[in-house]
Amino acid sequence: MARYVSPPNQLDFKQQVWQCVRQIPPGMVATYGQIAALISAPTGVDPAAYVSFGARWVGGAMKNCPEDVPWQRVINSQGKISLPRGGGEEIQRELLETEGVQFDERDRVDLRRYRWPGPGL
DNA sequence: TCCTTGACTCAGA
DNA sequence: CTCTGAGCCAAGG
Repeated sequence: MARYVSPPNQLDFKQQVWQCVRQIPPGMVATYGQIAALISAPTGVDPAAYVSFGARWVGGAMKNCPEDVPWQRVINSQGKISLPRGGGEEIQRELLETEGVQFDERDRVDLRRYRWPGPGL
């Protein structure tokens, strides 16, 4: 816990992330950058800097996300799972497959098709 | 207080 | 399409 260099809005930021993730329908996936782009930047943070690092903030929020948040539907812009070792990458793949998301032979998801909000929206 | 790492992304080869 | 390197802000030791 560092000093309160940042306002408690940061917590609110996380909640926004979770809420956005909750809006993702089953069988679809979203990227960290997408989530970061959909929500606003916390107070005292440069928009440009937020755009550059927002994705990572989303990742940090996911790390502390409640169980009611389908973090499994959140992946990187490459359409792949970037969970840390032993984090549960297998679990995520299983959950996504259960929802109807198909994986490539390289453990990749076809964002062109499962990306949310999809091109059809 | 300084240094390292991180559930990322973009650009170049 | 895949691999490598650099950049960004914040938290922890």
